[in-house]
Amino acid sequence: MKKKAYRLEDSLGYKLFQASRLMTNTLNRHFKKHNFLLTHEQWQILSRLYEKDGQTQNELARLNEKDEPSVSRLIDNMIKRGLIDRKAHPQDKRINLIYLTEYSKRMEKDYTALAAQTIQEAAFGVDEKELAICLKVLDKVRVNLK
Amino acid sequence: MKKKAYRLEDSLGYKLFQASRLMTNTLNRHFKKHNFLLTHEQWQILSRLYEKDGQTQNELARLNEKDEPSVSRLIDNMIKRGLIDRKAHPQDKRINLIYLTEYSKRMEKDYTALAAQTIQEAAFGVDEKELAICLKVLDKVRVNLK
DNA sequence: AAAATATACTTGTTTATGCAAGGATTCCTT
DNA sequence: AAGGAATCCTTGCATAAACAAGTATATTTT
Repeated sequence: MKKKAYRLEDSLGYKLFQASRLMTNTLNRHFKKHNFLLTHEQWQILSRLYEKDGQTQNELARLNEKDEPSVSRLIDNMIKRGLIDRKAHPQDKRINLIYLTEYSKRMEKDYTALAAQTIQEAAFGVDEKELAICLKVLDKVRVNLK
Repeated sequence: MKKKAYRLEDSLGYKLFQASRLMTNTLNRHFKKHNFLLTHEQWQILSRLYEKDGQTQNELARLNEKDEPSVSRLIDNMIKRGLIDRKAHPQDKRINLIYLTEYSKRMEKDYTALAAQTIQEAAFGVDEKELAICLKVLDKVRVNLK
């Protein structure tokens, strides 16, 4: 079986990259359009806190598959914007606990609706079964490379 | 039909984002491991030039779906690293033409092999038909959001 | 030919990432 | 209890992205 020549634009890597970027850019623009001062990366963090408030930076990094420096600075930015608070752990001074603010709690529904809507836009007209297969392949890619 | 509650980690957006990032990070590490001074973004540019040398920044931006400032600075970096040259268009002084260097021409096979290998790693064990469906869905997402 | 418009590119600013290296605090070992 | 290791986080440095605004050159309009 002869292998096809490599063509960037037909490759899984390129298609993944472009689709992902379009998706995150679209979400960013949606947030902006609604005057929500929020990036998709910040949304990822908030999302984790909506599931469980008061997590450590470490946990947030692991859950979102980022390194700790990234999370550290992401959190700095989110604090500046009044989205979260950083509180020292009462027993262990190494640890910071990250909490939602009243503001970000209030915004949960709006943020979530916009995220869900963006995904619907992206998947518009895609057959349910094919979408499920695509998600399965993406999971497999993640397992393969992790 | 009741809509499922939004869960970040089950969402198309999250899975796309993580799979894409794992893929590009893996490629970056592969380049680094072989002492190839190259990022995946730079590889995207080179890839276009391997198909057709001497393109304008404009074309490269359009082909890679980036904006012009990004490409402008990406190219600055690639020139520093000796991967490409920027030459003024003989007739139209607004236009820069971007050319491969002897070095990057010589490296084409190595770079390409590594990119292809990374994609094979990522797709290891994925059924051919399912992969094709996934690629089709990714194309649809790109069309939907563009 | 001068003015207005369009095109190609660059610069400025903010946000985010990856990796390496550096604190501080806690835990473990002896 | 002291020394070393582990844990959690931050800082430094380089790369890249998005958007807005600016510059230079070419083209079109009047």
